[in-house]
Amino acid sequence: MADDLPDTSYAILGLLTFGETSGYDLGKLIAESIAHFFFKPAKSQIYAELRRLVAHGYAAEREVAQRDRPDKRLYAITARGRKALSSWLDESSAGSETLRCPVALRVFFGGLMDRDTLIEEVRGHQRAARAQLARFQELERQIAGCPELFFPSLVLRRGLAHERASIRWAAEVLKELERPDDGEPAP
Amino acid sequence: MADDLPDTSYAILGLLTFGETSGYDLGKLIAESIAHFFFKPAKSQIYAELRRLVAHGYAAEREVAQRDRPDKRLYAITARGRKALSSWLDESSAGSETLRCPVALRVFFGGLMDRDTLIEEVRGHQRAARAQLARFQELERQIAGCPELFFPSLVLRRGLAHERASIRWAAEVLKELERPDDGEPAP
DNA sequence: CTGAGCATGTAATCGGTTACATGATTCC
DNA sequence: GGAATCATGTAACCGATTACATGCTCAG
Repeated sequence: MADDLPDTSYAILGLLTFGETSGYDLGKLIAESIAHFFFKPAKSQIYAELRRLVAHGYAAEREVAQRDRPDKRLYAITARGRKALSSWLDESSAGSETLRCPVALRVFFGGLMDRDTLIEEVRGHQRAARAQLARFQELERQIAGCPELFFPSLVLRRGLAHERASIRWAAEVLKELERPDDGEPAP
Repeated sequence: MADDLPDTSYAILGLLTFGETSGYDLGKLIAESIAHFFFKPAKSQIYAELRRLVAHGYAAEREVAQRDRPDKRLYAITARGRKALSSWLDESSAGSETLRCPVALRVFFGGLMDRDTLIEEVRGHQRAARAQLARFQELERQIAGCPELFFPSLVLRRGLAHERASIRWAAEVLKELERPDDGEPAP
């Protein structure tokens, strides 16, 4: 029933259910919501997707003149858009999850690398994961007890779980890499 | 120093360090190794990447006639390829990790969905993660005590950690979704 | 005066997917 | 007879990134 658009389009359409916005503001909203577990499109793509949603009749465009700053275009979801969104939500039995972890690629080829360089890479990964975990925890505090963010908060927990798993994995790897006797067991 | 090719190209170049192979066999090797934590290219892309590696002088192509089955082309990494690979491994400080989780997208918009449909989606996700975990555990048993697979085994642990985190998260979400009093607390 | 924020887009390119095309062998 | 495995690729398309282009306001 729903047109076959990429998930990204429906994600943006879904965000429009939170209210009328501009492409610019959508960019910021995405950066602090679905970017963490799905995808962060370039702004040029956001503008393009919005035009496409309008072309499909899923969103309505409205131009708003502003004094003292550039004019903006506001986008609102239409009735057709709501229908398309909800049939997409029902129909689609999840394309499978994708994890793309460049550090793992280096670890995989770790035998070809300088040991210390590899260790530094893994440490960097761990630092990044810790920082992200801290940001998520801060977010969690902010939205705690905020009933309208019930579903987003469930997704936030996924982020927390993921970062914790990354940190623990990095620790395991570092433990293995830092002892001098790795590779083959003693003869 | 290393040419600016996508990570996928260097991943394939790295796999060539394991020995001369055909595009076809590379496809199978990828499916059971880097596909799990990085990316699984379509076979058409594999063939294209191999041609590109040859064009850059990173791999050498050799055609082999076969009786009773189609001829094949074998690719081997060259000295230039090894140099490029190792400088890529050293230089590049990891483009950041990407997680694309379509189920999370549904949970995020869970308020727009039928509750039971959402629960089924999450259960499906959990089932898939359990199945993947079992496959990884089987793999772990197979490669245990196999010293030349030391680095791959480290990466395998990442997969295990990730699947376990997914399973636990799904359980948390199901717990929240299955009790009738979610959303706002009692007035 | 500089840089950040507001606000929108175009053009070119590239990474990656899908569909199509071919054809032999072997196993059930 | 049909499906799976071996083996390679082309062409078309689409999703996504990058670079480029513009211009005003406000805070430091």
